[in-house]
Amino acid sequence: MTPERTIGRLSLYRRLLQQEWDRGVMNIFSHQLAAIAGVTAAQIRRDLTYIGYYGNPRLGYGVRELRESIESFLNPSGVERLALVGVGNLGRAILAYFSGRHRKLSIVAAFDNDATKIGRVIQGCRVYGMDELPEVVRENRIEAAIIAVPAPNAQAVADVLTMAGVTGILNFAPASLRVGRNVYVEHNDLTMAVEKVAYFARARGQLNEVSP
Amino acid sequence: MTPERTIGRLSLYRRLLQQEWDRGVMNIFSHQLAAIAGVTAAQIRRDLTYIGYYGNPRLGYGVRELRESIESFLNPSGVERLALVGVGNLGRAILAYFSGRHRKLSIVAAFDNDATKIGRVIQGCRVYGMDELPEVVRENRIEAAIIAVPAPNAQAVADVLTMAGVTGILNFAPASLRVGRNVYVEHNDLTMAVEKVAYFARARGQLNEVSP
DNA sequence: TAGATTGTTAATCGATTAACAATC
DNA sequence: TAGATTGTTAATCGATTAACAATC
Repeated sequence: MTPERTIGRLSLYRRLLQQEWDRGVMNIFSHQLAAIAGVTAAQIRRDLTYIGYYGNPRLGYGVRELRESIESFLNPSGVERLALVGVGNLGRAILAYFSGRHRKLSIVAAFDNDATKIGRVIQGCRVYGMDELPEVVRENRIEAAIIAVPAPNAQAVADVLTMAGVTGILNFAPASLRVGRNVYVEHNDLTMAVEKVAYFARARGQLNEVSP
Repeated sequence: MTPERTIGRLSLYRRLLQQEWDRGVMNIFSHQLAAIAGVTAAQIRRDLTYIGYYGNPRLGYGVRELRESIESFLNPSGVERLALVGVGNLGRAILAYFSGRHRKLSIVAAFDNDATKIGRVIQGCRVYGMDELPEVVRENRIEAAIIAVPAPNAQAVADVLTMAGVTGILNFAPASLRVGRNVYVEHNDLTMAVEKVAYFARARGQLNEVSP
């Protein structure tokens, strides 16, 4: 029912509303939020009606209440327990990023097949061997996982995760994953993103040359 | 003319075609490529007609020629020279990722405002001070940049980059950027991606409970 | 009330999918 | 030729935008 892109934007709104709240803003109009979010005001209003939140024509939206509504819509259970597979450069950067910063998003277990990493605690997160994955995932009721392993290993990791009951995967490996329909996969391919930016950067650059 | 999503998929096709070529595959049908790319065969054919590449009903597509066509479409000049701003955990992971691996995508300069990092060479890439950015960008004819700085600094960095002539930005900071229309911005927001995956993971999980 | 903002409905836009004729 | 694959055209789908009536 709720469009996929709306979910992503809600996450953005939530963070911006937190910022505004910290600045002492108690009410906000859609066009004000639109200005800092970089989307249209109409789109924000539509996104909010999707999740059943309604504003007031005179006051706009209550910042605190709206933020909480979005939060409970995105994450009703309060805390999301995540797994990370692959503790290389990228994996460690991801661990560092989520360490402490996000109370509601927590990487509770990391996995690697490098014996020198297993058993270590990095950024407050314990590193387990891949053979321990099914047990740890089930014990911690982990629903979603982040894959940050080399491309050739990504599919095997996805298979293990799926077998262990994970229903959501954020894939950083430059590889397409085949999973069942009951598993949601989001690809975050660095090379693809860079090539896209490079392509459009060149296009814009040429545009500027022609019509300066 | 070419849809934005097509550009991203072309990048994927190029990589998969390289893999197939390395395996000795010389010709490939759209449905074969579709199977490993995770998209429909019809979509691949449409994407390829967009860039003016045509296959043969009996032979399919020549793997090598198709890969080269995509490559020259995405990157006619051969090498894309990129800048990286922010040499923290994520920045270093990005440097490590592109170091050596991608001949056609090269981070030729990194920037940071931490005096202890300036002047160092990380993963073969020199770290410059932010004040040197305009000069280095112009000298190296850098068109696109990657922002990996804390959110509060992202807008200022984007402004400096834009002033220096950069027309494409890949933004990893959890912040919306305001730039002119002549600059293309791609957001890669880790928190947003994780929340999205968490949301759909939960939705799929519940779906499975209802109809197992 | 007057007026800016709200939610809703209709129109538009873009991309994908389906159906089909063309090709080697 | 026969047949699978191709490129193209028409229909569908989803999301966004524009227009409008409702609200405080």
